[in-house]
Amino acid sequence: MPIRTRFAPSPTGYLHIGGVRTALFNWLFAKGQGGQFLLRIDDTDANRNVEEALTPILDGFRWLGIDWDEGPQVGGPHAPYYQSQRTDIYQQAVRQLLLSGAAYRDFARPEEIAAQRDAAQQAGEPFTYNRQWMADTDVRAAQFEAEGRTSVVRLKMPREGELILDDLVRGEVRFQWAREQDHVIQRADGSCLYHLATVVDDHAMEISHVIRAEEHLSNTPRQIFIAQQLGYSLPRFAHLPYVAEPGSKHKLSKRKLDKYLKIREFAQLKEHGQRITDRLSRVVDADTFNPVIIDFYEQIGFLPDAILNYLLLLGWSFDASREDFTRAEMLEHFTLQRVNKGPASFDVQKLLTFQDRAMQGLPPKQKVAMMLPYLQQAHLVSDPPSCEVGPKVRQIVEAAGDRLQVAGDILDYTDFFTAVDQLSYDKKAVEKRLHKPEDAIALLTSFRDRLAQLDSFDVESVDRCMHQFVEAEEIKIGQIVHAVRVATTGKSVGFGIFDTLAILGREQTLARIDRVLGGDSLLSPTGI
RNA sequence: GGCCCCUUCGUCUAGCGGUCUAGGACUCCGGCCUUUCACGCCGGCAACACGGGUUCAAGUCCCGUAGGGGUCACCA
Repeated sequence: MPIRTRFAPSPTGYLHIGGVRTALFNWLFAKGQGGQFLLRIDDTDANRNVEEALTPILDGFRWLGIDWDEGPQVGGPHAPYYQSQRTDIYQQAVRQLLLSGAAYRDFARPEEIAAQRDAAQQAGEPFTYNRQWMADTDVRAAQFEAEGRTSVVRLKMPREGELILDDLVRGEVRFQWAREQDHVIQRADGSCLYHLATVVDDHAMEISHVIRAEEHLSNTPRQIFIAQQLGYSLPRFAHLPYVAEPGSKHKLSKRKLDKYLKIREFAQLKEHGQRITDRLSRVVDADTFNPVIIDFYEQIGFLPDAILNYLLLLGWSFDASREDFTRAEMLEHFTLQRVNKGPASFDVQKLLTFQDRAMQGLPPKQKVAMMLPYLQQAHLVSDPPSCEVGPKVRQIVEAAGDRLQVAGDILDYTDFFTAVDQLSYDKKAVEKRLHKPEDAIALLTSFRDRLAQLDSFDVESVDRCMHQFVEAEEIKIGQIVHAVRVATTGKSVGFGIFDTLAILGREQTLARIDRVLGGDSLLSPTGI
């Protein structure tokens, strides 16, 4: 029997990390064994803008490279993949359940059920509906209707015996049937509820393994009941531990995005992201531009593989020490047996280290390709870029080394593209490196003359030039490096100084030094 | 509260009865490297929730206790 798994998001408008982790495990499990992974949209709760709310979710999966064999946009033999378009199938299932006596029409008013429930709670007893308004005959139904009542369809759950569930992650889990409620599967208006729909669809779509978050564990008995009563063969179940909030054991929740921003690491990452989108003059949704939402990472230029690798390890492990996995290796090694039982909390810091490693391992050519769009969107580079831009960006990327954590970080180095008179200077840096040292200006002046005589202006030449200068003047290299850096970049931190000058090129380098030597008041009005 | 699940360093985890004076990773703290920043390198702090069993031997098996969490909708 082929392995078929699914992820069934409801259209909420965004895709959060926990959902991605669940989808990833489903995807790995199926695709690693030559099976299929499908996407189904659980929109039984009528939603007007399904498409709009779905876009960020599908885009997120596309970006991550989690592809689906069947589902929205790709279709498949079991279409449609929207529950809102499959209502006829559910109606048929409800009829079958009603006919066999596994379900019944119930005319209780919501407040009547609530009253019984409250009474049981007061008495400290488990609530079991007494089926007082159950219509098991048409005569009864007519009576209730005469009273002006409307009906829903409820499951007629067994009231004795137990269910032994063999969960692929948790092992044997036992439930007493009598504890299960007569859940509603169809509303008064005829629409069907999640539990019914999901069981019917999983069967119709030939899902072999239902891999989902632990919150669904307690829903499983009623779903198994429905499947059994409908004569379906059961899928295997695997309940994953949920992804917990950073620094807490609570489940990561869609409704607490604000709260997560109060965590320091989160705030820092968000700030980092904000800095990038600000430079792009890009307007972001303050509510969902959040490190818990996948879209955040896409916007600022994370590597999908890094995110997947981190998420893989959130609740799963390979052995005592191995943490880095390529996509192919994930597919090869993933098993449900090695999924942990306890919840794992989301740690931004560790995610960042996966990102760092992945970024460091990326060939310069690919980095340039990732970063060019950011420069274009910031209008620093034309689209398409002119021929000298590519090599220049590449020089920057190579000189930056590990400093580029995400693609958007290229915008930290846009000073390489700005005109001489547009460059701004950091006040403290100027004072410390140009004003305070008595010989700074004199050294800068004579070093400038040496630079001007250089035949070629590559890294090696500049390096050699400065070392010769240091030797000739009998100074320490630190006495000239800092002054040159501040004079040419306006800042006290940056790349290696030889890289910096080589990237700027002779013309820019000399022009920038000349501006400083020319007595231009650096600190006003354009200076900072 | 009922039902269900979970419990190894602050965090993610290795450990499937002896090789555990408990290993790795992130964080943190020292140090090295160094023209700044970052990276890198070396070193350090830090955990088997508790109590009973079973066994020659328990982090590893069993039972309790405690703690944490999930779920109890005409949401998904």
